[in-house]
Amino acid sequence: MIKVKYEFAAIEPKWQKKWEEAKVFAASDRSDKPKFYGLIEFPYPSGQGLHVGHPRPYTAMDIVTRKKRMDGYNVLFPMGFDAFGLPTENYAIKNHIHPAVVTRNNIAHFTEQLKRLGYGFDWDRVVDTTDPSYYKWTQWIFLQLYKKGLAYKATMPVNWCTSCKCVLANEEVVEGVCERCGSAVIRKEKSQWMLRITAYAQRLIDDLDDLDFIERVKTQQKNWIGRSTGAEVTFKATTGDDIVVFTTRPDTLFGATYMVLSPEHELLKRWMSLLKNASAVQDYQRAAASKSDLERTELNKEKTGVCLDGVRAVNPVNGREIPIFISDYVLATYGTGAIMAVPAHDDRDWEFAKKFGCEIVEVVSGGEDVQKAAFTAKDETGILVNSDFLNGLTVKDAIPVITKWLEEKGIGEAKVNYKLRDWVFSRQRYWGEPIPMVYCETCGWQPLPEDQLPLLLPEVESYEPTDDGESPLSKITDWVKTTCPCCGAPAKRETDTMPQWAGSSWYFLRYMDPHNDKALASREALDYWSPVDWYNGGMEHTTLHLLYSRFWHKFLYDIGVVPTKEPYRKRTSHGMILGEGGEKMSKSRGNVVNPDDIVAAYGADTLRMYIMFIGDFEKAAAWSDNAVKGCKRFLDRVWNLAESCTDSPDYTPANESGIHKTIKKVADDIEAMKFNTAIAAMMALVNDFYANGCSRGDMRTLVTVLSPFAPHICEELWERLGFAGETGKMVCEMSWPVYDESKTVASAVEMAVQVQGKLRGAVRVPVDSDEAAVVEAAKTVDKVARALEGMEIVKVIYVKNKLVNLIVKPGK
RNA sequence: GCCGGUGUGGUGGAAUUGGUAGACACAAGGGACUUAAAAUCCCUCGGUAGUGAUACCGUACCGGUUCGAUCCCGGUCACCGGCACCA
Repeated sequence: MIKVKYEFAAIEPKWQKKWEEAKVFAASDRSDKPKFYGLIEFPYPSGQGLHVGHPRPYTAMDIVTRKKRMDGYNVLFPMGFDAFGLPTENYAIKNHIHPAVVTRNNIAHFTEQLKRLGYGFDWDRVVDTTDPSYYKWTQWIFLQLYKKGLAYKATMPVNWCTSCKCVLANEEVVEGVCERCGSAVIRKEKSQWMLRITAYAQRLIDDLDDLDFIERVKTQQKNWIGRSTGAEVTFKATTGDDIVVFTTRPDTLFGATYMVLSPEHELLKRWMSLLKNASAVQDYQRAAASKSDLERTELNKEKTGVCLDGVRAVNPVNGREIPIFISDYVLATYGTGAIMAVPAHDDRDWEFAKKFGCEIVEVVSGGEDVQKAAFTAKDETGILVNSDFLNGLTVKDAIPVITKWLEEKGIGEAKVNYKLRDWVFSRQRYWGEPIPMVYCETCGWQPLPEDQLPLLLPEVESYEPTDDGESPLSKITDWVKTTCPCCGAPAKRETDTMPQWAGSSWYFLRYMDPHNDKALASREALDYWSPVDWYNGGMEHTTLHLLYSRFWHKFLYDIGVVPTKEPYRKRTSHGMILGEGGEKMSKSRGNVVNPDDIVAAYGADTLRMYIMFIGDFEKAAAWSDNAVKGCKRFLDRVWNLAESCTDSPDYTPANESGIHKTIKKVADDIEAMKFNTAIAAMMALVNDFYANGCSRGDMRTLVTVLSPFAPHICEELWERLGFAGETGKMVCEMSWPVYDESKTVASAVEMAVQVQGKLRGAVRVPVDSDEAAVVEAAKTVDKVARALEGMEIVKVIYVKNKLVNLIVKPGK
C-alpha cells in the first residue's frame, strides 16, 4: 500500500467554493422540516484577526448544526460582527483612519479567515452592529425602553475608568479595575442614561428554572442578582428625621446598639449645621469620595468611621437612644445606604463596635460569648433573648413575628433587596450607537421621533476622548444643535453613545430576518425561529451579555415584539485554549497560535479535529503542536483507506458491530458536546479497518459520520468513492446513517470474574448468559480455580454481561 | 470569608454514573524499511518484586458504607473560576 498525504491545500478551497455556490447552508424561512437555531457569540472584529480560541466554540456548533441538518432539521447557523467598541476607536485615533473603515477591513479579514475553516454559516444573514440599518433598531429598542420608563437620566456616582476616560457599568468593573484595560476605576458624579434592569431582577432569577442552562451559569447569574429578603425599618433621629434601614435580620432589632450611615447619605447634608464635629465628618466624606473602588475594598481589614456629635437615633422597639456613625463599610448603593448595627450578631458590626467601643448586647443565645465573637447562625440553634415579646423563639420563627409587629406599628415592612444595580448605559466615546434623545430647555429630555431613525453618527475630525469627561460628539456643534421634537425650539442632542453591550443584546433576533427595514424582524420570522435552541458562549459573559440580553428580550416580550419570554433555550460554555505551557496566550509571552498558520501547515480539517480532540470541551486546555500532528496522521490514514478498500457495498463482517456502535456513539457524543470521545471512537474504528480490511460500504458510513468534524476531506472522499455521483448529493446533504441497536452488541462478551471482590480473570461467554453457566465457565479459569481451592462458594454476585463475583469461605 | 468546580500514567485525557481503571492520542524507548533523514509500519510503555507465569500496590490524603468505590458518605490538603464590607 502506498502511503500518501492528502492534498488539503487543493481540496479545502474547492469544497468551500462548492458549498457557497450551492448555498447548502442557507436557512429557509419556510420549511416543513422542524427548525433548529444554533448560535455562537459573534466576534469583535479586532485588528489581530482570528485567535485560536475562536474556533473552539465555532467548530463545536458547526458540528452540532451539520449533524442537525443530517437529522432533517431546517437549520439557522448565522454569523455576524459586534463591531462597535474601544479597540477600533483607539486604533482609528492612532492611525488617523475612520473607525468605519477600520471595521470594514477587519470584518473582511475575519470573514476570509472564517471561510477558510469551512464553517457552515449562512453568509446571507451576516449582521454588523455598526451598520446604520442595524443600529437603527438598537436605537428603536432604546426609545421603547424610554417610553416605558425603563430608561432614565440620573446624576449619581458612577464608575469612571481613568484610562478609557469613560464610565463603566458595574459589570465591567472587576476587582476595582477596568475590565478591559486594567486601569484604576474611581467614583465620579455624572449625569448618565440608566436602564432599569432591576425592575426585572426577580423574573431574571425565576425564569432560569425552566431553562436548559449549565448549572454554573444559573448560579452565577443568581449570585450576581443577589436577592435577599428581610425588612425595611424606620428609626427616628433626635432631629425628628426618619432613618430607613434594610436588614435581613429584623429578629435582632433589640440588639441594635448604634446606626451607621454611608458617607454619601443625604441626611448628612441636612444635619451638617447641627453637628459639633462637622469638620471631622466632612473630612471623612472627602476621604471616602477620593478613594478608588480598589482602595475602598483593599482597606476592608480595618474599619474606619466618625461618630456624629449632635444627632442620635432611637431604637423603635425599646426606645433606647443610640449613636449614629458614618463609615464607608456601609455602601450608598445598596439597600437604603444606612444600617442598624447589631454587633452581637454580625461580624462587621462586631468588628466596628470593638474598635469604637459600642455596646454589644446579645439577643440570640446559643453561641459563644458575644463579647469575644459575633454569633451569626441563622438556623434553629439560636433562641431569642433580651428581646421582650420575641424571647424564646427561634430566629426562623421570630422573623415573621417581628415583621408583622413592625407592619402593625407602621414602622417597618417586609422587603426584598437585590445586589443588582441599574445598568449605566452612557459612554463618553465616539464609536457607538448615538443615543436618540434631545434636550430642550423648556420640555426637558425628548425622544427622537421614530421616523428620524437611524440617528447617524456624524463625521468628526477627532475621536479623541476629552479630559473633561464629555463625549467627542459634544464638539460637533452642527450635529449637537437641533430642534426640540416637542416644541420646535432650539435644543441639543445627547452626545454620549451606547455601550458595546447594546448591539449584542438583540443580534440573535436580527439573524431571523436580517434585511427587514420595517421592523427589527418580521413577526413571522420571529414566530418561526424563536427561541434560539442552543447558544454556546464564554463564561465571561454570564453577568454581562447573557444577563443584559435576557433583560432586553423580556422587555421586548412585554411590549409584544417577541413571542418568547426567554431568548435562549439552552446555554453551554467552552473552556479557554491556553498556550503550550498551560499559560494564557498573549503577545507578551510569545505563545500565541495563529489559526492561519495551522491551516497552512496541516489544513482546516486537522485544526478542527484537533481543537475538538484537545480535551473536555468545558474545561481549559493547553495547545500542543505535537498533538496536532496526531490528528493530521489520522486524516491521512482515513485518506489511504479509500485507496485500498474493497468494492463491496456491504459492511465487512468483522467491522459491522463497530460501525453500528460508532454511529450511535458519535451521535450521542455530539449532543452531549463530548467531541473528544466521538473522535476517539472514530479513531478506534479506523484502527479496526486497518486490522480487518474495509469495504466501500464501510467507508461510506465512516465518511458520513466524520463529515461534520472534517467536512472537506469527507466531501472529497465521498466524491472519489463515487457516492456523489450515485446520490447526486454532497455528503453534507446526506442523512445521518441509521444504526441497528441489535448489532451494536457483539454476540459474545468478556465478563470479569472476581473472587471476594478481587479480579481473578475473565471469561468469554455468549451475550446474556445466565448465572449458572457463567459460574461454571468461571471455575475453569486457572487463576479462579486456584483462588477457589479449598473454598466453598456461599454467595454469587451476578451482573449480566459485566461480571460475576464469587463470595467464598473456607470449606471442609 | 461565601458560592461553584476540579484533583486519574511522563503529557492531553477515557471509564455506559457502584461493576475488568488508564479507551483514544501525544511523548519516550526498541525494531523494520532507507546510503541517510523525514514519512510510514511493527513492538513496549502506572509502580514494586521476579527470567517467567505471577503476586502485591495504585484514581490528591485519611477514614466509612458495600460482595465490589475514580464514582456514594464524613474529614483533610491543593489548585481553578465567580462574588466579595450586599447589612
